[in-house]
Amino acid sequence: MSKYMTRQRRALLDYLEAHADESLSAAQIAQALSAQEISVSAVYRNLSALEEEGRLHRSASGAGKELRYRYSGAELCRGCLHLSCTRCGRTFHLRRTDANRLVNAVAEEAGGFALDRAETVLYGVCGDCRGERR
Amino acid sequence: MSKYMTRQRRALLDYLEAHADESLSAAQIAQALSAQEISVSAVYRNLSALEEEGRLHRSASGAGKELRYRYSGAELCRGCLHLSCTRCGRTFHLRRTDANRLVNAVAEEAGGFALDRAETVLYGVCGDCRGERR
DNA sequence: CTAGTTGCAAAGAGTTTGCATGGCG
DNA sequence: CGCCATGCAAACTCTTTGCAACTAG
Repeated sequence: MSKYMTRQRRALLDYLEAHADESLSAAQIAQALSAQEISVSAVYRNLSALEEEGRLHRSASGAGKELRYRYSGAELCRGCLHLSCTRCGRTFHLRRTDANRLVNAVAEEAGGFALDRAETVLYGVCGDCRGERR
Repeated sequence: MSKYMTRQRRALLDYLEAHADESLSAAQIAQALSAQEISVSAVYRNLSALEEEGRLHRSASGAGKELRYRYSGAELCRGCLHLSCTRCGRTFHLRRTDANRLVNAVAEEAGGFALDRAETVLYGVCGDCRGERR
């Protein structure tokens, strides 16, 4: 898919790497890269390419209306599940072992349903936000 | 919010009730109601109203790109978690007790993260589809 | 009656695409 | 050099909105 490493692609990858596993909107990404003179189309095209390569996942968070892109970066993140706080927007990780337990529990309780960790995001309110607000 | 019960609203509610807890796209809904002469705007406006009332949740499934609407119908569904098969599209339920166990497990393992059951959808491949394909 | 709703069509927001130019390897 | 990738702007798709006509209560 990706044959050349252009300045634009480099910048995008760097940004995604720095924000691995976070749910970012295209606008957010474009804005962050605006200093580096990257056209919107280049952003979208590269995001699409990455998605086809399976390094990136698209979805839409509960509240927002635009698509969000989540780059699966670190190796240590393979096998874990992602939690997204609907209040502060931060992303948390469920370690592989804990995630495994959860995936197995679901399979057992729902007739062999095989949870897709890459595709699933758990929404809720993180401990910090819960502490602050009540 | 909703003060009058119009023919259009009635038809929409009937349809949603019949497909409670499924992830439907606006197009799908509009199409299903097309026989009953309902304008697209009416569909969207009513869906938005329902969302504000909290009876409906918006999100975007992993694959697709349009928003999907999920009507929380039955009382027996309160407290359960929803599983969506990315292969056949069907929606499954994790019974309240099993869901509780899962929610507690997450809270324990992720520093008090309070999973929002209404907002979260677990994606994966259901037992039936797994059986068929390998 | 009269305020909430509808339908239509036009406006918006976000994403995709065609085509000529530019730049990586 | 050749081919892939970029930029720009126009095209598209999905959703929202303004406004006059309509209708449930």
